[in-house]
Amino acid sequence: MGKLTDVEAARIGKALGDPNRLAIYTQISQSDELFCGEICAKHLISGPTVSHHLKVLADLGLIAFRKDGLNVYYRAVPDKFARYLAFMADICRKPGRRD
Amino acid sequence: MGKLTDVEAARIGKALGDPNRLAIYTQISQSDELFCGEICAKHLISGPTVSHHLKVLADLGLIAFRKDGLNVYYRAVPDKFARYLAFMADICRKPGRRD
DNA sequence: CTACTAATTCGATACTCATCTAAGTATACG
DNA sequence: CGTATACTTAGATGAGTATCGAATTAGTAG
Repeated sequence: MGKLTDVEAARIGKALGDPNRLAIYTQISQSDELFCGEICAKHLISGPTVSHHLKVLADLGLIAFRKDGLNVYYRAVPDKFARYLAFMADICRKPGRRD
Repeated sequence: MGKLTDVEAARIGKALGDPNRLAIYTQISQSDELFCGEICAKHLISGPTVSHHLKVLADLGLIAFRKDGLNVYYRAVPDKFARYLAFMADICRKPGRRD
């Protein structure tokens, strides 16, 4: 569970840099588990577009999912997000520091 | 100096979601002041492209600049970045909390 | 004034990507 | 079986943007 690479941090930044995707991630993150329909209901974009955003977030490891019957339940993976925050908090430190 | 809006946070995320722009911001952030030539020298992209990225960062308020003779000196605006971090750190909290 | 240097702006290009509708897949149910 | 529901995938499109070389602006110095 080391530090993120620059490239991975940039990818996460870009993923959360889309307003709809940020809103979706926020919604998932603030709830234990949500199925796709609940997510779609909260946003103005179409179902397929929500699905696309969910795939982007899942591919980056920011969220995970589990299928149950017809529904697909999504939940946040807080560790991945925490590592993004840690990476970002670190970039303003002068190099060579060892704290 | 309130909290960032969702839209502004997304814009910052997107800006720092480009690998070159993230590298440029990191470089500036880890130094007191840098002029354009010093920034260009550290990256593989062309001068105009660096200039473009600097403009994006400056328009968002993530960096500021001062002109002196032929050179333009850039520096980070840590507060803006800190507010981005604070916003992001907050999105995983359940709503309604007042801590 | 002329020549030089630093940086930005302009114009073009190629590529990424958010979005949609339509079609496909999979599970449940009668 | 057939049909309905939940979600994903496919394909198309339009908007945005990272990139470059060329032209431009602005400051310096001979």
